[in-house]
Amino acid sequence: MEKEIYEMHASICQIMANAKRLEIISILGNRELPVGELAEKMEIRMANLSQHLSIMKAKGILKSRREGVSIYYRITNPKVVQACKLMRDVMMEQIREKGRLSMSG
Amino acid sequence: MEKEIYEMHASICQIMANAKRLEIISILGNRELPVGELAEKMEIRMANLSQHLSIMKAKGILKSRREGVSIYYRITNPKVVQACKLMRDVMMEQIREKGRLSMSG
DNA sequence: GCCATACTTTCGTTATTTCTAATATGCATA
DNA sequence: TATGCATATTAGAAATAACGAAAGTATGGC
Repeated sequence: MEKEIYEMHASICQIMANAKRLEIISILGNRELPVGELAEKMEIRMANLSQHLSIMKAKGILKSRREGVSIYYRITNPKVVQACKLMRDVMMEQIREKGRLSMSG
Repeated sequence: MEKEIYEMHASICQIMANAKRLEIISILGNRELPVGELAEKMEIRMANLSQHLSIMKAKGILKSRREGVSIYYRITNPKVVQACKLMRDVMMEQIREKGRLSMSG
């Protein structure tokens, strides 16, 4: 029971464990974009992008909407963006801390 | 450059992509515990726990302190705990949403 | 120095993830 | 219904992660 929760939790967090998916989250922010535009901004193969989008959609992180021939994606829950930002803060603080240490050492 | 940042970001977030590591973060919270106590609470083999702790320490998520024969671990930056909580919220909201949908359908 | 305790490291195996290339689908228009 | 564009899916190869078992290291007490 307890363990299952952690498994589900990890399964969602896995979204954040890939650079391209973080880039998708960062680019989307609170707007929606069609796949082609995302692919262009990211300089990534469409098939690969499509795979990531499908994973993220399957986990409920993204939602999509068709408009004619193109499909628009957006982030379902803004808390995901917040979580990513927090982790980026952690990373940035680490970088700063390392810089400070190498200055003094 | 841009891409490298995303890679580093992903590398840190990877910590959250595993159930046992989330459990470690959740159990530690803002206190420190020796490895043995963690292993006991988690019902996990010590070697395996040690492997996870070492990964987390290498990424700067945990710090350790030796006191005699035992080694105490603690979370370096409370923002990591916050990020995990946010993602758990996301998960919980999904569960609630799914329940609501299956009620009405 | 020797032993027990607490923890870590290494190694080999298995499982998972990520990517590319190729093929398939869905919609719009002629 | 044939064609073209936007996107999705599948298959298979390569890279990475997770685990258990066994051996290794550090500390404290005798």
